Amino acid sequence: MAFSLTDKDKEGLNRALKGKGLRPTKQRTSVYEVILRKKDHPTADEVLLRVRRELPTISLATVYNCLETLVDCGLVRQVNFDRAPTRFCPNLTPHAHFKCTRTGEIFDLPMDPNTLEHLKTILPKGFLAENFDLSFVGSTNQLQ
Amino acid sequence: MAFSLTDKDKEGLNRALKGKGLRPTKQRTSVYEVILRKKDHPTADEVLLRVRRELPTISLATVYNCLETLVDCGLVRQVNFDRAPTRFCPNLTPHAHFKCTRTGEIFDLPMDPNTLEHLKTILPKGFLAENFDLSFVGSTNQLQ
DNA sequence: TTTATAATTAGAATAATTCTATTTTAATTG
DNA sequence: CAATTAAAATAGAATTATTCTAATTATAAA
Repeated sequence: MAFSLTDKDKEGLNRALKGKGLRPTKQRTSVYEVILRKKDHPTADEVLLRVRRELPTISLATVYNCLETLVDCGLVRQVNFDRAPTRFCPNLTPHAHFKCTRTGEIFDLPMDPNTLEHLKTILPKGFLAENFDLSFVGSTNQLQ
Repeated sequence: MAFSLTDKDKEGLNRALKGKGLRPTKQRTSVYEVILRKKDHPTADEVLLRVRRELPTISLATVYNCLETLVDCGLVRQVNFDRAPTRFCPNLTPHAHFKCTRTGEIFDLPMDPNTLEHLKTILPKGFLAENFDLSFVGSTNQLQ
């Protein structure tokens, strides 16, 4: 086997799935593995390629299903940029995204609790946010 | 004619286009009119329907072209929500978006300069943001 | 006016995502 | 530990969103 989830992550996945009455299948586990292993922001297509190294027969539809399930379970986040396919992100800590127009690279930008609180102040009374997606586009002038 | 741009808006459009060496065509003017007139967040399809009341023969490709041009000119912003077609927004003041999961309605949430400054603090040294897209998803419990 | 170039157009092509019908698998129960 | 049942996976078609292409039309400049 190429890689596998830590016991902690595996348990987290199983608990989250059970909490929703869903089954821990090898496809779901493998998609989650792939997402956790390389902390970038793959599209569904890229996830398919990576998962196929473990499960050569998995279909794109299943990848979409699994990703949707993981998002519903709160284990993965979706990231949107203008006119571009959805990307998926395993980082559950509060953060924003920055896409460099030069390189296409996407960076996670951590947000401290203070900033997060500040952000929430723009919500009017009666607006309850379940999640947010904050994306910057611009350029970076130094290597990260 | 059903409606038209104010002189100020028309002048702004023409100036912006000229600044980029682009021509003020009736299609571009009409798409801009439609976007300014109803301050919601239409998809390209919805823009097509509205513009066709003025220009019955305009094509979807042209609508996409015009919208892209307006975005490039900084007169219109794109708004992204998970797995949903791009929406277009005429509000150029700093603001975020909130999509209500109950009604599907999208609200503009103004951001004061202070909040905007605070947001920028999450950008590391060397990251220059050209624009940002902040979207909340959640529910509203009162009529706006 | 003519000319050169840009923009529009229709429709085809592509890309992203979802749906459908069938098969397989996991969990449950006798 | 079989048989059952319901969920999930699968292939591929369908749909939706967006882009591209090649031909036509319109704009601006000379």
